[in-house]
Formats: sequence, C-alpha cells, structure tokens
Amino acid sequence: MLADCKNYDFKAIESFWQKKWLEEKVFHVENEDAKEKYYVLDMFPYPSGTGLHIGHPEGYTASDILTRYKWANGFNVLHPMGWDAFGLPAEQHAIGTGQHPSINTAKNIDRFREQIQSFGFAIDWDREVDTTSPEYFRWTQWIFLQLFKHGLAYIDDKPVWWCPELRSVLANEEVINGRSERGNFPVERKNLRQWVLRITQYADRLLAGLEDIDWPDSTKRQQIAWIGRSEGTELDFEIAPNGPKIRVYTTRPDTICGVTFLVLAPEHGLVEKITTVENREKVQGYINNAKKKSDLERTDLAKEKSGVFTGGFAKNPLNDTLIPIWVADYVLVSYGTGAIMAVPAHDDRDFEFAQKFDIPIKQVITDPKNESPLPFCGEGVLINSGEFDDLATEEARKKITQKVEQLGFGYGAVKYKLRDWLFSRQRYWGEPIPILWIERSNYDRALAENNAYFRDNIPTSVVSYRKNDIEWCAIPILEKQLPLKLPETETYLPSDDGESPLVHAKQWLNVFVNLSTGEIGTEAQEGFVSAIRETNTMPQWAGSCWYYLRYMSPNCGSALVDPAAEAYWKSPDFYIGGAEHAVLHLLYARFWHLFLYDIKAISIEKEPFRKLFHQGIILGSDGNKMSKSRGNVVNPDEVIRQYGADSLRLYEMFLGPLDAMKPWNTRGIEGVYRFLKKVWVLCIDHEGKVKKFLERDSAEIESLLHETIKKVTNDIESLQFNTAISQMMIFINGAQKVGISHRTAVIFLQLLAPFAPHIAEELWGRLGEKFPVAKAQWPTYDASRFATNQMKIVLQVNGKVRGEILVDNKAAQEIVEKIAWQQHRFVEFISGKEIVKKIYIPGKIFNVVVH
RNA sequence: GCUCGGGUGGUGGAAUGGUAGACACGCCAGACUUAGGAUCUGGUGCCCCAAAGCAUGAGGGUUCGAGUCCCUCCUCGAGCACCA
Repeated sequence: MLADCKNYDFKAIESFWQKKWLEEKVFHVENEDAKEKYYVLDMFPYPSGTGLHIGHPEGYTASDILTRYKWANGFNVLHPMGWDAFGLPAEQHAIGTGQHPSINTAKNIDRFREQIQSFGFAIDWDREVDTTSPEYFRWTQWIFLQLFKHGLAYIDDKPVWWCPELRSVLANEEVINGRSERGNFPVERKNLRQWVLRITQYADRLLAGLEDIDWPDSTKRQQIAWIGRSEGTELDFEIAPNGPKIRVYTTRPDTICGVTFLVLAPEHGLVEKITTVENREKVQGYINNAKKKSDLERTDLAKEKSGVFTGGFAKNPLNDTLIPIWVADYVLVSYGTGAIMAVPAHDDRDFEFAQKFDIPIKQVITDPKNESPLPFCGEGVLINSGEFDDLATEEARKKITQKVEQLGFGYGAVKYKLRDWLFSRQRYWGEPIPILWIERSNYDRALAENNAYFRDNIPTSVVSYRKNDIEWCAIPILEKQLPLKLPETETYLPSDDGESPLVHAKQWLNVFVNLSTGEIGTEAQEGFVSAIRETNTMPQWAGSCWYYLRYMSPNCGSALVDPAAEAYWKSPDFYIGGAEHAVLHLLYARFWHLFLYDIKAISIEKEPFRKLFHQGIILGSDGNKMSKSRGNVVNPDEVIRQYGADSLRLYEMFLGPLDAMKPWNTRGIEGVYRFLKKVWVLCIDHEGKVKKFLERDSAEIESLLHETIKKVTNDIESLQFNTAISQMMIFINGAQKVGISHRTAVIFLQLLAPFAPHIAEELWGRLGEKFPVAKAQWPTYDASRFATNQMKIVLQVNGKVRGEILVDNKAAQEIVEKIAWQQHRFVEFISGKEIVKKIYIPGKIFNVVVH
C-alpha cells in the first residue's frame, strides 16, 4: 500500500508513512542484536506550553539523518526521545490556574510528541521517558540517596544566590552576571539552609576526563575554565613573632621578593585582630560598606580599586622585610585563603592598587627579550631576589616552594574555582528530596543501637542543621519506599522567605519513623520517633543527569539501568544539543555518571558522552534572535503545512554548516521544495504512474551518480549536510537534462532518504523496492566509475590562469606541455619572455614562470 | 581587559596552498500559457562592446601560485571576567 496521489502531495505522503513507521514499529530496537549497536542521543526537550520552535528540528533532523544512515549501514540504532518535564513554567502555570502542574505537563507532552512525530523522525517510541513520572524519578531519588550515603550530599548554611522574583535559590552555574539564567531576574546573597552536592571532590577527574572525549573545543574550554584548576603555593606571613600568621595563596611564588603589601578580603577572620586602634574606625567603615554592596556592584565597580590600610605589618618569610597589610574587596574571601601577597611589579591588579595608594613597586623579574613596562606578568629571569637571582621564573617557582616547605612556612597547593553544587530548590514541581529530619538525641540513640538500617544508609559523618536550638539530623527514606511522590498542597507558591510550598502539606510533612526498620507511619506508636520531611525539591538538572541511561531499559524495575542493556548500548555514540548547556547539564551529568560508575550502579563507560556536537542557533530572517516581541518567529507547524516536513528538514540542513548561527529565510525554503518536486517528476508522470526510465545511463550520469554517492556518504559522516544536499541538487539537475535508468533512480532515492524520508520512501515503494528504505543496504561507490578518461589541466603564466586543456588521463608531462604550447592565448603571454621555471601538478595545473 | 572562533556577490553559503563564488534564494531575459506567484531555458562579483584589469575586512610577508600559511591592525560573535 502506498500513498494515493498523482502529484507531489506531501500531506498525503507524509501522514501515510508516519503512520506506517509508527504502527509497524520500524525503528523499535531490542537490547541485543547480532548487529553492531549505534546510539544516537538528542538533548531531550522541555515540553513548554508554546510548543516546538524552529530550533528543535535542527538538531533532531541532524540526529535523524545519522540514525537512518546508520540503519542503512547495518547498525542496530537506538534513537529515543523523552521529556525533561519538571521545571518553572509548568509551576507558574499551576500557580496561575490552581491546577496541578502534572495536568498541564501531560498536555504539553502530548503536543510535543505529536509535533515531533510530524517530522517523521526514526525514533523508538517504546522507550519514551518522562522525568516527572514516578517510575522515572524514583531512580533520580535513588541516586540522591546514594549520594547522601556516600557523604556527597550535605547541608550548608552559607550565603547562597537567592532570586526574589523566582522565590528560589540558584546554583552558581545558574547565575550569569548577577542575574538568573532563567528569566534574567536580579539575584542577591542570602543565608539559607541548603542541600549541596560535593562535585568539587570530582574536580580533578572531571578535568582529566575531558582529554579523551570528542567534544567541541569551546565547550571543553568552558568546562576547564569553570573547574578552574590552578597550581601554586600556600605560605604564611607572620604578623608578630610567634603570633598569628596570614596564610596567602599564590601561583607566583617566584615573585615573593617583590611583595610590597598584603591584602585581606573584607570578610577575612584576621582583619579585626590586625587592625590598629587608630585605623579601626576607617577599616570598620570600609567593611560595612563592602557588606552593603551586592556582589553585582562589587564586580561592576571592578574598574576602580578601593581599600584601606589596617595599620598592621607582616614579615616576608623569605627576606624578613616588613610589609603593610591592607583590606580591599578586590580580594575574594571565597577563593584561595581569602588573602594575597601583592606584587605590584608583576600583577595588573596589584599594580593598579599600588599606584592608587602610592605603595612601593619592586621589580624582581626581568623580561629577557626586551624591556617591557611594568607591570610585567610574563615569564622571565629573577633579579633582586637574593640567592634566587638569575633563575628562570619556572625554575624559581619550584626552588622557592621547596625552600618554603623546608622552612615550614607553607607548601605547594592546588586550588579550584569550582564550588559544590547547590542542589535544593524552593519549588513544588520537582523531585522531592527523599530525606527525613529527626532530632539529634534520637539519631544518636539509633547510632548506638547499631541496627542494620542505620548502619547501611547514613553517611559516616552526620548531616544536620540547627533551628531554634534543636539539632535536626538527616536520615534517608528506604529504597522500597520510593518513589516519594509530591503531596497535594493548597498553593504551589513558595514563600518569600525561602520556604518551599511543600511546608503547607502538613499531613505529609509530619510523620513518625521507626529507627530500627525505617518504616514510616502517620501516627505516634511504640518504637517510632517523630520526623519532619525535607520540603525542598531537586533542581531541574537532576532528571537530565541520567536520562540517557534510562533509555537503554526504560521499564527496568530493579535498577536505574538493566546491566545487560548497559553492556550492549554502553553510552551514546553521538550526542547533539545546544551549546547553552556547556557548564550546566553537561558538567552535572558527567559528575553523576562518574559517581554512578564509582558505586558500580553502572560499569561500562566512565564518560557519558564520548562524542558531542552543538547545532547552531537559527535566527530570525532579520538576523536577530527569534522572539515574540520582534515578531520574527517562524512556526514549524505552519512551514510543514505549506511545504511539508521533508522540505522543512531539508531546508534546515541546507541553511549552512550545522554548528553555525544562521538566519532563516522564508523564501529559501522554495529552493528545496522545488528540488523535491523535481525528484518527484523525475520518477512519476502526470497520471501518477512510474515513468519510463532509460535502459542505460550515459557515462556522464554514471560518473555523476558515483560522485554523488561518495560526496553524500562522506558529508554525512562529517555532518556537512548542507554540501551533501547541494550535491544531490547537482545530480537532479543533471538527471533532469538527460534522463536516468531505473537502477540509478533507486540508488539516488536511498541517498535522499535520510534527509527527506517520506518522499524517498514513497518513490522507493513505487519503484518496486522493499519497505523500508532506511534498512536497505547503503549504496557504495566505485571510484573508477567517475574517473572519466580525460583530465582538465589549467594553464597558468606566473600563477595567473591563461587557459585550460583536456588531455588523456595518463598523459605524461611532455604530452601536456606539447598540447599547451599549441594554445594561442597561453603562448601569447609567454612569447618574448624568458622562461624561468615550469611547474606541473599532475591532473591540476601547468604553470610557467617568466621574467 | 583576556582567551577562542568568524569576516567571501544583493542574500544564505561553496572551495585537500592549485580555475574564488559550487548549490540555493533573489534579480534580468526568453519559452510554454487566457494567466503565472506553476514549469522549463539562458544570464547574473566589479569595471566593460571586447580584451585586459580589479576582486575573499585593511595593510604587509612567505610561495611559481594565498580566501586558505605568517605578522600588524580593524570589526563581529562566543566564553571568561578582580580566581591572586
């Protein structure tokens, strides 16, 4: 059965084949097969209320081309789809309507599924996952419990980023220039009790793992910068003999003899102790001022340095000189030791500060090549440094650190910019954190009793916090009690003081727990103690940290991934999605993956995504980012209605390089639409019957066909879909002129199929080939077929083109020259001049150099 | 400010150091048509009747030959931004 139409009726064709692919489960895959596996992964979408936008099908089409190409090359291809469905917009919709967010989420998912299916992607829909379904988040919660048990989830009460507009805290990664990553609202610092994941413990491995994965350089660089590893030296400056010491961290111990002052962050613990009586007022004023400034202001005012002298001095451990101690907010309490040794001659910031406050500048490094002005921050040779004079800076760093270690003033140290991952949110629409809080006395008693439930499920050091003089300790919910579902609440609105909306679910909130068995009851009874549930939920990133594992065995009830399925699928061979997740999702997921590997929840791959690609953003036709307010948004449903899914797929791939940012051009789609019509007309006559093809192809067509097979194959492998399509256009333009054989038409349709699968499947069927085209063996090319027996040689004089000749393929240089000398135009440019040199590049050019 | 990545016709974009502008949009002319916003044919970087010349952000260099390699600068985009 084929679609019933005479003309290229894309509507009839596309709906017909989409239904057939779905009903016959053509792209369903089993977890074992004699065929080699290939796993293609798209970043799964957030099913927003506005539906699919034009950017989604860009990545999805690219992955679909690869999927169909791999099927045709004999692979067993996993290409799944799912929904990252927890998140803010659904919650805000719920707040607005009073309706539970799951209702609207389900509706949005249905719409997204329908839209994605209207593109005819080769997806195994039996593996669909939804992060908000209890069967899924049960395992997200399970992973949290493992993190908790292994001491990687803890409670902190430090200042965190709070967004008043969103009424929630945010992770460092979610704050960009003092505003929220989502919504672009201002954020501020606030002290709140929060769950934090110890990602810093994985800093070195997260860094090392980047080395052997195939990712875009810019993304690797971003992760490297975010982790921010630096090697340096920690060392002590004595304030008074046997008195307190100021510990500083520096990456330039070679400049230690150039230190002319120390700087403490305003929040540094020793500031008060060091400040002399006469400076107290001034220093206190400065600190209060710094406190009032938001972090945004502090960085905004970065251009102008500020600070005050404390009146205190410290001794340089290497040369015993006394150095003044300042307080300045250009030193951050959160990095290193919160104190620095300032070397104005060799550091831009210290230089600026010294100039402003008239502090001496002492040069200790010379630039060996030329006299660079101070501050000189590069590598050079030491001067004015006593026994270390004449050493190269790199050598000096080692020697000085050694000396510092010998003298007991400090040691070599490694620091990171990466901070632990703030993991709790004051939201309703997220995974509940599966933790109960009990009082310390109960906790200690259970510990003393040493029962199995306690012993096996709690971390070695207690996770607790104090509130109103009571110390609350965290204990886990039992694995068998998962999933911990969200309770019904009267409101989905968080309070503005940092409490989650779950605190309103009083019945759910207050429970009783048996500390020997972990059993939870709703009423007081013998052997049970009262407990309070954790009311924070997990951030949206939690569900997306491991979804690629769930696709392998989406219904597995005994583990987050079935070991046999993991052994077969291993990890995605290709992962495509936007570059905006470079340090969020892609860093978090790597962290969880490493952790799951460590606890043997998975066992095959240490890195989750071996090959990563970012598709570029599609801009509006005015060159700006698409947005409602600009009125330049293109609706994919509308384009499909007018031109069909095949045209839209083809056009998005034809726009330009896959990773480039490129503007949409509404007229441009006409070109690919015409191309598809030409393909149709080449195969089907006015009455809808298959055309009479040529008995034999001409030599030109045969050569063109093989060239096209080669180009399309290579371009798919290297993801250069735009040039693959242009080659297919060249082929059709040629075929249209002279006609082709039935066999050649069939081969061409196979090449077209990954890009425009509906029309290809239809014509493939009409030409009598077996359904489905995606699983027919990919054509191979024969290089001897497209090597014609003549070659074109370009003639040049002094590198300028002065003609061209056709010669026999095997013609030697003498023959080429002989023919060349018969070309009037070429010879004219040479005659009367002295020939200096002749260059012959076989098959390419013959260049004569004259005076 | 620092680190990357770009800059090619009217437009999107092609070009292992070897004929710059493939392919497509748009535009011009023609054909078929009652009609054309369908289809087909031809043309289309600049200057020009033609030949020659000039052209890949600007300027220099290497080379027989440079969009491609090197240096300086301009400019757009991305990332980082007091991380000591």
